[in-house]
Amino acid sequence: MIDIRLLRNDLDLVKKCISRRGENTEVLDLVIELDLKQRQSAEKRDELRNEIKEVSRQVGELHKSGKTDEATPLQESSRNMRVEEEKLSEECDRISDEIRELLLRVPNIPAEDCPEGVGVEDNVVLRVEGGDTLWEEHQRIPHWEIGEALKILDVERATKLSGAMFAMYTGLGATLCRALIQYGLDRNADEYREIRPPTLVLTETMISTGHLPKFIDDAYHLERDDLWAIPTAEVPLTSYARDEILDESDLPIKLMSHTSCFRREAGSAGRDTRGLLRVHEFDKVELLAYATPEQAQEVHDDILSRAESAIADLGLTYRILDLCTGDLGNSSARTFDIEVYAPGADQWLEVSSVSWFSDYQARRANVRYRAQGEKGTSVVHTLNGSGLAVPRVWAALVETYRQEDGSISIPEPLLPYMQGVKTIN
RNA sequence: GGAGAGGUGGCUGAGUCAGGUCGAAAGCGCUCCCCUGCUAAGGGAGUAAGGGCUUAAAAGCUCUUCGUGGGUUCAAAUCCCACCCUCUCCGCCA
Repeated sequence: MIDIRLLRNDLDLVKKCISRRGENTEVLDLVIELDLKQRQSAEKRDELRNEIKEVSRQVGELHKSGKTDEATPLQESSRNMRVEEEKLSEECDRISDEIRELLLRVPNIPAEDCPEGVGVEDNVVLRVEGGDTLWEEHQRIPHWEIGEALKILDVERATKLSGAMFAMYTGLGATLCRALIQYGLDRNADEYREIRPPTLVLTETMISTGHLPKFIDDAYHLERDDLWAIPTAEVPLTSYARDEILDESDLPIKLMSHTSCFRREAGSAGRDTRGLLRVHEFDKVELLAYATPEQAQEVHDDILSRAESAIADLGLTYRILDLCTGDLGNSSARTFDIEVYAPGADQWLEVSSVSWFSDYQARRANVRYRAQGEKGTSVVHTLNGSGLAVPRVWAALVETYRQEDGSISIPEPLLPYMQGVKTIN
């Protein structure tokens, strides 16, 4: 959520920032209008409350000194004031709710240095790294074919169990999946504390990251218990410190989680449906940090370099994109995407979005910090990115490491996790 | 799922079953000052968050918050109702 005081102080500036995303800014005018109304009636309401309190005090004293008859008219007038107070109070609450509803749907302000653009085509490719572009014929087999041939991926049975766009890893395919997770966690354990959070969360938890209310169609909801299946560990980790006041000396706080992630993919029906390109449920290692505004840049770099090296060390080809204002996620101020190249599917696959959310999520989640020796609190910044997203890395890896004889050789960093298996055949 | 106990500030914990300067005793912690060769001990002062108004600022005024939401009342941490959560016991269970 953006700071409403920023809106009051400089509406035009906020409008200019939001419209860089190509978003309509009319709501902001409405918010300002409602905000003014709300403050006016709140002021009247508070005055009335003050009077009621004062009268009550007098009534109390009169009763104590036995002058009950003198108290009666005061009680009468207080009753009348209460009727008026309730009216104002109701109006205030109604307007406040309305403002909140609107504000929850306003996206974050992009970082100043975020590249300008209207859509994916305007994202800036910062660099392309890794393997050569001369791919051998035996690497040009898509992973769904490899998976079937080696019996390490069973999409057909997964569909039987759960419907379209679910996957099932089998045998060494499942082992490889587990190896990637462990690899993703272990290499970041030096600084990031491992958390295994719940994967079903309350509505409030989904609101904090920005996944609700705007993107309700993308989330799985368990109606009976009013719980949501998390689309990423970003969701529970962002609420880890919800409503807490952190010590500045404890920041940055770095956390990581391996969880299942659930996505309805409502807007992408029929797109990327083959194999592991886009699935409703997948495993992912997520890195997340709470930081001061001053620390944010450094932490952003840290998460990006960790996400990048995880892919680089596996010997995969990848590129890094600086997302433009038009493609930036709703809650993000700046995002770098890492895309891995899958030679068999012949596609760049997004495997990590490393984002700086400024105070947008933290304001929703009410995560603050107290600076040493200063009074008052400030809103923290949140940052996160995938340390390792299993299906797409699995796919690119299987395709990249397919040998002429159809087997898959396991890259060296994963060997410690493969129980002695060096080749899948 | 059943029975009982309980949810108060950064923490511990009074206040609730006589409703009225109680946003809240006391202790711990923390900050500053004094004392001290250093440390410890000791003495003193301060110390919740959030909103609004006023102000150049310092500061001041005011409202909200004692698990959440309703109700009673001139007045609610305190009385009533519902719900949530925690703990103990029983049941069930990976």
